[in-house]
Amino acid sequence: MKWSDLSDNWCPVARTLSIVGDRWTLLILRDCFLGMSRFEQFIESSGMTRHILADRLKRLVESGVLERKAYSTTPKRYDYVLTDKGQELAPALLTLRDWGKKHMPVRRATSA
Amino acid sequence: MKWSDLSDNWCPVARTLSIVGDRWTLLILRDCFLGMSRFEQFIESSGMTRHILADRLKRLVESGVLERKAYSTTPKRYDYVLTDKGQELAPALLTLRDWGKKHMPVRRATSA
DNA sequence: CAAGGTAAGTTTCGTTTTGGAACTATGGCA
DNA sequence: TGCCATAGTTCCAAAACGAAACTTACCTTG
Repeated sequence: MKWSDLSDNWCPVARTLSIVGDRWTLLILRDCFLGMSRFEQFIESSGMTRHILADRLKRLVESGVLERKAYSTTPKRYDYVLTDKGQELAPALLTLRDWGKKHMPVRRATSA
Repeated sequence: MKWSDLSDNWCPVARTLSIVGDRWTLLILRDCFLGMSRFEQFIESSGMTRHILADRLKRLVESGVLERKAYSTTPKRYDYVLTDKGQELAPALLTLRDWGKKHMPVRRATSA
């Protein structure tokens, strides 16, 4: 089965995961909730590679979770900001955070 | 950056995602919450391939989210059941479900 | 007892996706 | 003119994945 088929699955969890269920995407959204909006910020914060980030941002814009807004015309530069639809993922991030705090104690510090 | 490094990340969301942040894992857990516990059930329900399921189940057991319990000794057969730690992922699944219900309407039915 | 069925994986192989790093484009600034 | 910043894109090798066949171990049915 192809992962992309999940967007029409009968199960609403599966449909949600067709958008945020891959590696990195929820981490980008976490950064958005922390106030970040730019390509280089996401790169620095998450540690993901540049072309994966470019791909994920494109998908998130296509699915209406993020909006790509120009903040400079010359040169062309864009902010990626949460739409209302994206904002409503906050409860999901919060439950994942709470679970991590409770069940995933840190064993050693990391710089990232 | 390696994805596995996230288990020691400063951010609790990232640490949670180091376990459930890949494709398929949350879908397996959804099935667990629906009462499923066996290999063939997960295969039939999710549509994922057998060796990917085997890999995900092993990881989930290693991380203490599922427990592998023998339900037959001859031949050896196992149930995969949620631990307390796994049970506590319910709120996360519910928020993802709610978001899907609200923001991911079904366009056409699928058999899966 | 041989044939077929069930459950739970494992192996193989060809295709995709990913990580890492370098490269490109556009303009600002010294 | 040369260097810096932002936001990507391209290239290649490595890892992950999908599909399907194969394996192991037992059970049932003829």
